[in-house]
Amino acid sequence: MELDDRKILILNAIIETYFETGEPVGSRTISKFPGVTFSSATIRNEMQDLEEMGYIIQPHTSAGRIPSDKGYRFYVDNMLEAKDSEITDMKGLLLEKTEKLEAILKQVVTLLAKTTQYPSVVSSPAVATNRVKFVQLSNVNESQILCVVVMGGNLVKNRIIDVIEPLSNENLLKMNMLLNTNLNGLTVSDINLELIERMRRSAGEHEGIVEQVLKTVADTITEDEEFEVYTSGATNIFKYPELSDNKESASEIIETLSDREELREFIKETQNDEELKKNGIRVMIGAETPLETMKDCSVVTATYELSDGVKGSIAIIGPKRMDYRKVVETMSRIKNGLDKALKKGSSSNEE
Amino acid sequence: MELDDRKILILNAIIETYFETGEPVGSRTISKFPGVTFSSATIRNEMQDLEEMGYIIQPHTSAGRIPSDKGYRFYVDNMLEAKDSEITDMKGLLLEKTEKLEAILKQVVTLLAKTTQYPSVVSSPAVATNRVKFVQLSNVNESQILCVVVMGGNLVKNRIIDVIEPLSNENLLKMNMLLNTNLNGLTVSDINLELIERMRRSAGEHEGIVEQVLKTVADTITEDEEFEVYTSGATNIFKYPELSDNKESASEIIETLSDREELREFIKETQNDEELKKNGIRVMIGAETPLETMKDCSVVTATYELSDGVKGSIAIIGPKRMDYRKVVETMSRIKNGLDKALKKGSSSNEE
DNA sequence: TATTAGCACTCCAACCGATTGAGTGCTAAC
DNA sequence: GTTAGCACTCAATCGGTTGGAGTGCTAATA
Repeated sequence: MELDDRKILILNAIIETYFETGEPVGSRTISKFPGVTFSSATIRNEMQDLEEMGYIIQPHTSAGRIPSDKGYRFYVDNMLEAKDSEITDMKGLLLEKTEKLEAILKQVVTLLAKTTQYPSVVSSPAVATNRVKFVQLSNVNESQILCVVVMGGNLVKNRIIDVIEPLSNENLLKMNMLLNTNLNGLTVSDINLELIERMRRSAGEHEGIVEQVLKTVADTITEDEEFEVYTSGATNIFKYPELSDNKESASEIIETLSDREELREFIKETQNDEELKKNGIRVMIGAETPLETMKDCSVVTATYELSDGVKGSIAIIGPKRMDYRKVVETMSRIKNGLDKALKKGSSSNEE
Repeated sequence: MELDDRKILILNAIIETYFETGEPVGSRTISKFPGVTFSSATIRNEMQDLEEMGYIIQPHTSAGRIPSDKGYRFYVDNMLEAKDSEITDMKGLLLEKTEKLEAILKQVVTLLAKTTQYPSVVSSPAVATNRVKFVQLSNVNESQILCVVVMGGNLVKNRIIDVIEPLSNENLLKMNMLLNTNLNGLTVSDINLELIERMRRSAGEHEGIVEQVLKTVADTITEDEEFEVYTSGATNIFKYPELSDNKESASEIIETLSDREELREFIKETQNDEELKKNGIRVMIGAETPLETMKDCSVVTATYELSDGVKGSIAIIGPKRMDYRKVVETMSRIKNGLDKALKKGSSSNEE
């Protein structure tokens, strides 16, 4: 059987009504829809077909119908096609370029949650492919050396090294030369034990302390290559009874939303999606979601780009009857806004 | 009327039973308590007295009794007196001294939430009174200068300054001298416009760029003097029906627990408490709590100390029928553990 | 005088059955 | 092919009933 125009009309009517009410939709309700000229009986027949085809579900014998995952998928795909071009610029978001990336992202995630009324997640860009730009050691006092590393995108990392014997200023200068010559332009993944051993050998003298410092520098650079995750509006799920009536699942969702580790996993997983790469935006419905916790939710993700192709993510979690149109629109705006803001004014200090 | 021994026994029995069940407690239940030799009728009479005195409440005519805020207060005060001395050391918490303060605190807050099964909050120490230890500017490239500031407690702040004209190495050296001579040992609140103006004048030449750099340095030091707040286990409130049955209030509590700004306010407010200063631990019940959201909760707070008297907070939020004994014990342990860990090994890098 | 047993009373919570109403599927007529 | 009409289903709701937990009071007891 094929989806003719009438079936599509009815399916859309069911889905949209269900978005508003969250209740199963009956044939009589549909028959009152603008554009519907045929009777409820006809609709009932069509509904039987639609159910057989898997687009809608009847929760129990004498109830109305609700959309199945397949139904949502159909709706979203159609919508994406229609809307794709209309994506406009994010006007409302005031990005002061001098601000830290962290502050911007916090602002963005709050804005997103407020606008859409769904829980929102934003990640800072992953920096595994980031390159070392500048390294510097300085003596803070006799027993402490400060190590600062500037990475691409002006990400600054630092650490204080406690040393037993002080390092003379000449030796400090030498070390700085050595470090910058050897490490400049390398990525996090380029830095390994062999390289450190080589540097240690070429430093020659004052063995013990050099080794300690070198190790710490390497450690500083490689540490924390994980991106940060920001969330906002987790409690918005209480607005949707189908997600929050059951305490168990409500608590699980909120738990997931406040578990940074889990969210990081989640973002990593979604970032490698081929559809996401194509469109820049991806909608996942129910079981398509990578997390078990979210099997009753839909997730919309997008990526934004930092200057050097390093990507960060934006995501929204909501009920399956999410206002996909609005969400996709809002996300597109924010994505574009972020793309622009970050590609231009990259003079900001991250972390 | 006075609280004689028997009344105290009954009151404690009611409170402890209510802790377990969360249901109003009747006279018959109490009569089966170990140590209770008198009948339920006698207990009923005593309960009438206790109610008159304001220690317990009857939710409706034919129900058992639940403790009032005054009842909890009595219980907690008695308990604190008895327990105060037994405070032991935190053994379970493995603090590797080299770890960052941030990591430690995250570990602590998780541990606290897991052990107590209540939502937990931990704040990093406030640094408003912190002193500048070391300042350094370095040329990253022609258009960027890196500014790093080390504060007391080895807190490192940094920023990248975009400049139009490059700063020569000699001038950079001069600036570094100037900065360290003038700023060393000052607190965040000591740094004001007048001081900057003075420094600018004593720098003399290359006006424009000096002013920009000086301002940014001052900005870097004074920024972000706010402490950070970590939370864990917010969803534990779902374990206590009296807090989570009402969606409205459940959502409000979780909202509060994920609103950093609000938590900061909350911590600031509680840190100045005179009882807290005396005992190092404070229990707030119901209306005693500073936040409206938590009027149905109890809050236990403690402070831990960094080397220089700078204080951070630990807090637990739970139902009024909280296991105060266990919570106070756990908090004491963790407080002590933190005090020790941070006073000794302050070689860690914060932020 | 303090304690206790006993009893009448209250009130909530749970249960039950009847009712309602939304919605269906089917059939026969258009 | 469409529709009107009807019998049927089922969840939700409502009011009445019941049971039990718990009280307060009183009268008897130590």
